[in-house]
Amino acid sequence: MAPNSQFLEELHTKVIHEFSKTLEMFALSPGEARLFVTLYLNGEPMTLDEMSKALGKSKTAMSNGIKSLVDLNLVERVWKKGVRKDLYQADENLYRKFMTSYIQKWLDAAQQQEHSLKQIESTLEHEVDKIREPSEIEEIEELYNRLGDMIRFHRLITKKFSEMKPASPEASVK
Amino acid sequence: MAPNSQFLEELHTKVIHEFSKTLEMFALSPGEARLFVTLYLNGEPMTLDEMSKALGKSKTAMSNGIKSLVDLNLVERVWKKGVRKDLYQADENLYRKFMTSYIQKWLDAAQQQEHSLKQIESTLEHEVDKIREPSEIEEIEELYNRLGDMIRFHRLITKKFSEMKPASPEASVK
DNA sequence: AATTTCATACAGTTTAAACTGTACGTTATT
DNA sequence: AATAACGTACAGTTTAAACTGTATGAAATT
Repeated sequence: MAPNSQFLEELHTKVIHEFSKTLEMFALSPGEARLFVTLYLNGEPMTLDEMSKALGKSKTAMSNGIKSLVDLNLVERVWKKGVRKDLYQADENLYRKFMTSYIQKWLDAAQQQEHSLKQIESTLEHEVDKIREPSEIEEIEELYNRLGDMIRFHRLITKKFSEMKPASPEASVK
Repeated sequence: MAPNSQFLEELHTKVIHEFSKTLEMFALSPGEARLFVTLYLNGEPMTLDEMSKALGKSKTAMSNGIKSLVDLNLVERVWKKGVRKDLYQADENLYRKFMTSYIQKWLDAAQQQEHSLKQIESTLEHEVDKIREPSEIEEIEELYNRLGDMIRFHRLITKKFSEMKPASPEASVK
């Protein structure tokens, strides 16, 4: 299954290099991206040792990388009769997996951050009465307005990315 | 304009810290994100020296950071009568600016990468005839199919992000 | 039960990014 | 014209991430 001619070898490397760049835009590290592409091109599930050999990196690096990819739900651990080593396989459906994973990451982060900002906002609301200095009051108002803008910003992001979710799998029977 | 009480100072720092996390998701480095938020909270344009003082970083760091932000079209250099130093101001419209900038980055990258992959694809098409080894032919077919999938992937991304563009400014009169 | 094979935790190293301080050229002020 | 103030290029340093090799514990094989 591994490339067995100079020509194919080079092409393989080139594809890995190029496609990795795209996957890095989905917030994968270069290492994770290369690992995914290797698995994806290979089609068949691979062991840590095979990945290690294919990428010329240590087994530990593969173990760490795979852990990230599995956490992101982009790679699956599969079982094969008689094979003792762990086997991992890249999901075939690039678009659905990456979009879903990516959008979810955005939504989680936006929600978390919005919450943090709201907390600051409420602190501000509670503490503002204690302030007497007029110049400070004005400045607090300023900050308060900005906080409102930021929170609205998060709401818009959440809305936009929610709309972006791919149709659910059962909806797109083809 | 700078915070003048312990309480406000802390709150300011907290807001910068939290909101920066969100902006980092738009592919800003932590430094760039903090710089933008500082500018944004300040409202009034700032000089490099003021930013340097506000963030406790060197002037060179500010100069570099601002350069990135200006390139991303998130910060504008403004002119003020009688002020000799360069003045920079964060754009008010968070959502439009960040979305536009971010989507454009995606579209540019997706297009560039799709082109690279297509080039590899055509190399493959031209060279495949020279191959005689049956096992290699099969493998080339495999790689060819995957390449097609990847290219399709880029097209889908381009489509999705194009749809995501905020309405043009003149369209959203409010 | 002893041995081998595996994945991963851990400590140390390498590599790349962020940052600093000085030096330089340019523009404004005297 | 000379001096001062400014932004940034550059070289060196610090810091954080990625990676390696060994050690360890768990699971399978003998």
